[in-house]
Amino acid sequence: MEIYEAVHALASLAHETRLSVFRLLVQAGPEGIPAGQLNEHLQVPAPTLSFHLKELANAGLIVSRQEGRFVYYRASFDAMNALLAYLTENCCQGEACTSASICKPKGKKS
Amino acid sequence: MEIYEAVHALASLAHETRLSVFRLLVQAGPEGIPAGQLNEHLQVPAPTLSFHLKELANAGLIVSRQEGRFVYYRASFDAMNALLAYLTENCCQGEACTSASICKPKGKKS
DNA sequence: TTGTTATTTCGATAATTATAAAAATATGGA
DNA sequence: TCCATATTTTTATAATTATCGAAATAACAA
Repeated sequence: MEIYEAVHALASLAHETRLSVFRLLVQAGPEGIPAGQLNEHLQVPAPTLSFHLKELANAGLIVSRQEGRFVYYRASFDAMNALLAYLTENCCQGEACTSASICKPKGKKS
Repeated sequence: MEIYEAVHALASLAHETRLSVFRLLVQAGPEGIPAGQLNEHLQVPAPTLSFHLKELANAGLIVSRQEGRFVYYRASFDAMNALLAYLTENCCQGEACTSASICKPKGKKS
């Protein structure tokens, strides 16, 4: 992973609304959640949420798919794991450190 | 962990210079590195680096200690692990997910 | 079609964050 | 004490990012 990607990913998470979205999606699993349903959880106007979803998607942390009139968003577990691994890379020169977490959802591909 | 702390921590990492500093410190282990030595690794003026170190320290991700004329900085592994855990909390409703990484340096307390 | 719902884009403004020169502080050595 | 080194604070400016109303697009249903 390049540092630019990591900075991009971190910046996309460094906002209360976006972090909330991401955590909701992490907890929702591979099915994802439609934008409108995310909107119900979060007290922001639709255009603001849309802006933030775009930020997360640009950073690669979430992925969207259209389904009829709904746009489903899901977390990219691959991107998340890559980021966590990058942060802990060569921790303490490898001494006495367990490796980075790996979240492997059972269902569809992450 | 509160969302405000997490956002603060993520924001402090979401910058090329700061992320580089953090990774250097993660790899350096519990001893830490003096500010001047960090400065040699990174192409930024001292005041700029100082500004960024303060940001990381404010967010709790790094800790400083004075030693003579030098100020040593080290990564807070506790803070890092708390952040990683927060990001992966209840991943996929707990199904088929391994837990968050834990970096436990052998030496001094993290 | 026409209407309704879901979501995004545009655009103007507000708020936040970064940069680095200059000055200040702090430590230890001569 | 005086000086050199290490680091931080101050300050002004520049750059980036966030907000949300209004308008636009897209999908489906009647």
